Amino acid sequence: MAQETKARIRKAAIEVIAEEGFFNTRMQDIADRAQLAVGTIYNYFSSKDEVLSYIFKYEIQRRMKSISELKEQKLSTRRFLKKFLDRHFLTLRENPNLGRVLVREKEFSRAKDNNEIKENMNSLIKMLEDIFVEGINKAEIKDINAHLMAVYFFGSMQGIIEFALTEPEIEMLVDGPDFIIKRIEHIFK
Amino acid sequence: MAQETKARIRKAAIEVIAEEGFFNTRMQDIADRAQLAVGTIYNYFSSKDEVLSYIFKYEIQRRMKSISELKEQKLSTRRFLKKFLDRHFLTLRENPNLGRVLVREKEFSRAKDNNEIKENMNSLIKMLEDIFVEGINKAEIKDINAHLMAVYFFGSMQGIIEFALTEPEIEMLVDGPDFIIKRIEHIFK
Amino acid sequence: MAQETKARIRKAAIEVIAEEGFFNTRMQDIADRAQLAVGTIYNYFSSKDEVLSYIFKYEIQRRMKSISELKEQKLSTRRFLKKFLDRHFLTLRENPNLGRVLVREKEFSRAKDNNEIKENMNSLIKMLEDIFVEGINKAEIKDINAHLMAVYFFGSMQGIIEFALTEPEIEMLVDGPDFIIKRIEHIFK
Amino acid sequence: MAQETKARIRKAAIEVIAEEGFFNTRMQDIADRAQLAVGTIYNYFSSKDEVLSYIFKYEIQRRMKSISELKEQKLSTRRFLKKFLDRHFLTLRENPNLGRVLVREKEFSRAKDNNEIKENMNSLIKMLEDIFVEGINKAEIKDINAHLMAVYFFGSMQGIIEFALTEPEIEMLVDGPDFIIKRIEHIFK
DNA sequence: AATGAATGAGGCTTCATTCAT
DNA sequence: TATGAATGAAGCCTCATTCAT
Repeated sequence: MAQETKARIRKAAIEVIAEEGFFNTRMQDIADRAQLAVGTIYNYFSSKDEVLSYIFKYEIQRRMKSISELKEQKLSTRRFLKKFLDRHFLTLRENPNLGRVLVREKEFSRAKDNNEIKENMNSLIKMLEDIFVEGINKAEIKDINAHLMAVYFFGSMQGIIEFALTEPEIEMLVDGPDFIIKRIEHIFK
Repeated sequence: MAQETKARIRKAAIEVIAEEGFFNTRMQDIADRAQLAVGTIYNYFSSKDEVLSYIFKYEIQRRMKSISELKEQKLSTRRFLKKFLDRHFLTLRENPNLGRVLVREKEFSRAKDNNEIKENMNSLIKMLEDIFVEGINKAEIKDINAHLMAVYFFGSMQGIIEFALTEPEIEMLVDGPDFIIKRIEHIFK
Repeated sequence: MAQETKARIRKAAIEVIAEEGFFNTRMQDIADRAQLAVGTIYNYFSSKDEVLSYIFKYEIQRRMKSISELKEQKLSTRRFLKKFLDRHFLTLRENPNLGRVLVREKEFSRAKDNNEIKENMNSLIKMLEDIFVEGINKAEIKDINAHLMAVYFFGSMQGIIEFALTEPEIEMLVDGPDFIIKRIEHIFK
Repeated sequence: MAQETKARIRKAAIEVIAEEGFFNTRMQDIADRAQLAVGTIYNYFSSKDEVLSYIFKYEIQRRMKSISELKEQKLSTRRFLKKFLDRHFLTLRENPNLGRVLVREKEFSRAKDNNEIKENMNSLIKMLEDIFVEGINKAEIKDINAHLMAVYFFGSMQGIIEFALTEPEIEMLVDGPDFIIKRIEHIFK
């Protein structure tokens, strides 16, 4: 039924966009991959842009939920960050195509009124900033610029992911979390 | 003369692409900004893709040259990295549009045979890796995974730049170099 | 039962087509207005064109029947024309949407094999021509070109209707019949 | 040069639209008739709708100019109307396709924000109304409802034209002006 | 008899590229 | 060398129609 088809389109789109890039992907390509007619996609999405937006919204919301659960576990800042990285990198290892789309296509159609994706990314960074602020307040980490730290953390994470997803380096995703945590070890008191 | 016109096109392209994104930029837009006719662009570039490639090639080569000069100064690894960051961040502060293009459009037309840009980016990372290897050999820094470190360093740098170039946070580029160096302080012996 | 549904579709179609025009009306719009599923329409009509054809056929036949009744009353030509105008203009005042469809959509799909509507319109003009011929024969009106007169009469009638149905001038339909009759007063002996 | 091409497109569009109707005409058809590429049309018009709008604007402006000239001749109301009809009917006899487009396609895309055509038609009716008002003031014609008279006059004119342009009746355009004038003879004092 | 998700042909429009001036 | 009108392939999207339930 309805939601099945929408999910099928989402998954097909992730695959094709990961392979070809968003701008090089034609609606027909997505339809072919999903084994549907083009018209069917338009029964679920109003435009090509909306397909990509939906992928981001869907995945970021899953991550936000996962983070909320993590927060409820009242972990130390270090363990929280570690678990967050573990989960995120594991998801990407299991679905590298999704990762490719998420890191590569975030800049699409900036010129249009599609700030939704940007906002979703920023909400993730904001969440990281909150974690650092909290860590500082709980005297678990040193008094650093939490905002800059969040951007730095997110950037290094994205950088590794982006590089790792370049096919032959996927194993970098295995070592990533530990490496990152070790790099910021010095901010913990 | 010839080179003047080519440079004018390059600069116009950087401006427009920074504002609209590569895929949303039409050759006509570049021509308008350069106050030239579209046809003229094709006297200097064989295609739209080549305009972007040229921007990357031109800028990366400038950076590589700047790095070569730096290498000849026989600086310590720490001072080398610091100077590299300073120069890079300063350039971007002086020409944020260029930065926007470099960080955002690197993924363009992956599906096509346009690996040139990718190779240029990778040569920068390779260069960083060399620096870390050299630092390890000279016993200036600890024995870490140089490749992963280069990717991490580059990623965090790009992350800050990307975020900083989102208009209202340009000042992040001022604090960036010191922040990054402090973050990796622990790898120095 | 069956005929109820078909009438519901006809009425819904008149409303939507009056508002949006035939070519801007989608089958889905008609279905929505009739509170039915699109598929249901196809149980009663074989195509979108047929829906419009049916509206014309249905209404013109009603008018022809009304005219036949009028003819049986053996009225003078003047009184016949007056009663015909009165009835017609009254119907349109009661259902302006129907009028809008009848005057505006008569030209649709000329290029296709859909002459049915055209024929229906022409049969109305032919009927008017008969009335004028008869009037001449009965020496009630002067010897004019009956065919041209019919076209003229029909055109002026349509013109007023078309203009009147432009929302704010509906009251023109009230004065219309008398005005038209007065205009052709001179043809009566 | 530029204006030549635009005129070529306008003329080709009139022909094809007269034959097929606006909605059944594809941009490709217009391009074929004009012996141009589709893309070329878009160098002169921003959309298909605009092509039709332009035809109306262009022709109505010509008529308005022709009317202004007529007004300067200080003719009696009767002679003015006669000359106006003569000119108009002659133009249509010389270019029946133009007439077909003007009478048939005036209702197109009402649902969109394309009131331009409507306004152009109304300006013609308004002009006629002015003529009648002036005639009343100059005591050349009786005291009738000038607005209704203008609508009536315009409608009957359109009706004859519409019917006449149905191929086999073109000669109706020859008798039209005199017939119409005779019909309204009684309004002159 | 009613439903509405799926279909896919077809139209409008865009825009990189060419080429005659 | 510069120009910009002309080109036409290609993509997005619409919507009448079908058909399994």
